[in-house]
Amino acid sequence: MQEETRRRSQADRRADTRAALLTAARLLFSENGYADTSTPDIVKAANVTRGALYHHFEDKAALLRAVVEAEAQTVAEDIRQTAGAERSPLEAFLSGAKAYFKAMQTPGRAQLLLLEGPAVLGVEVMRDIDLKTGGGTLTEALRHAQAAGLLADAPIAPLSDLLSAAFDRAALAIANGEDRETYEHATAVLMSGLFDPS
Amino acid sequence: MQEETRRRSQADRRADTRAALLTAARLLFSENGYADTSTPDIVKAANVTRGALYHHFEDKAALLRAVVEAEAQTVAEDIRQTAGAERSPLEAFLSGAKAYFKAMQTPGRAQLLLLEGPAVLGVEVMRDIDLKTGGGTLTEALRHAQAAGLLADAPIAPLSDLLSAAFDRAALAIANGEDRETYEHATAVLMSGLFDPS
DNA sequence: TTCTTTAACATACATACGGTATGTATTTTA
DNA sequence: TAAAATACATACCGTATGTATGTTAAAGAA
Repeated sequence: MQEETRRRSQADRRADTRAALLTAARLLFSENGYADTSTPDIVKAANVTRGALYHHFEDKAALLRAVVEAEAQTVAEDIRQTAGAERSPLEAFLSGAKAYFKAMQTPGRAQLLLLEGPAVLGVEVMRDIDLKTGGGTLTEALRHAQAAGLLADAPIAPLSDLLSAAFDRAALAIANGEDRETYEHATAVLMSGLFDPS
Repeated sequence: MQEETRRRSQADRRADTRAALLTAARLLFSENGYADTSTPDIVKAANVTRGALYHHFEDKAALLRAVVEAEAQTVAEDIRQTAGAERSPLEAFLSGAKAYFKAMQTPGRAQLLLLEGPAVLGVEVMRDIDLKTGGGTLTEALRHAQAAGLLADAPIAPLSDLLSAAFDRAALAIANGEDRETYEHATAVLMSGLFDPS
């Protein structure tokens, strides 16, 4: 009777420990924050050693980055799935915002993507991640609306920046227990002003 | 011939070392970030010992909090000084925003108030500090405008939250070298939509 | 099949940091 | 002038991160 743990491929072994590390890190980082989570804590939860962690990731920050990238990837996919054929650009925006808010309600997600990530990795790295995963969806949509003459005549890039900041704040507020419809409404008011054909 | 450092009052001595610590910490925290600034670094720059630091502040975070509170105080005063009698609520808003952006251009200030502070102290603590220093200026102004029937009929609190997020992002972008007028314009577009009498 | 190499860890170690406990000199108060 | 309080200074402890080295098992070469 052989031990069943024998003869596992290196690739499988590697994938397993890596997944265990990511899962444990995701939980601890989001619950206790990056600074208050030690690498001993993480490896204990993942049932591996610190040697394994530093074999897979250059340092603690690289582990957070991997967690954040996975999370951003999931958010992007969630939103893409919700994308339907909307009537007006404004409706498309509001439905996109709602999808974003919903996706960000997954426990720990707002904490990781909106607080720990920017704080530890920096806003530049977070922007790179957003571009890789989301692909600048918001900017694209704005450009589309403006081309249709439905949006105030202003530079897209900074406007997109400001709006995404507002969306992030709304998502965070909702994730922290604030009333969802209230913030969705406020978002709608803010957006509809922009799309007003005045 | 007596040493000139003798016979200094305790209050003077206390104020001096406290000021030295705050100055050194402000510089290092804003330049290298909270996590990458050690207490040995700080006391070296301030020419005091770690004993002095822990005599004046409960821990490293309390030192950051003191730095951030002083900074927020200065910003609030700067903005109050710029407050003139504007014609319309919208103009008052835009002039207030410009004053805010200008005040946030002091080197290191955006880093401290918009990045390190929220990351280390948490958003709740930062909100408390804002209320103590700024006094909820934005919310007040919104309420005033709405009472005058000039603002879309929406709950003030969440709208104020979203707008302040957008303002913060603009201030940060400008502080990081983005073009000032571009972001001021984008801010104006966003605001004017809200104030549109549609 | 066997030998060699390499990948995936595991262990041990060096360094540094944050916070506390304790000691000391100077000022203030009684 | 003696006692007490203040403002530090020094010493120390536990823990963290990252690295260097050792070990085991899988994969490729002979």
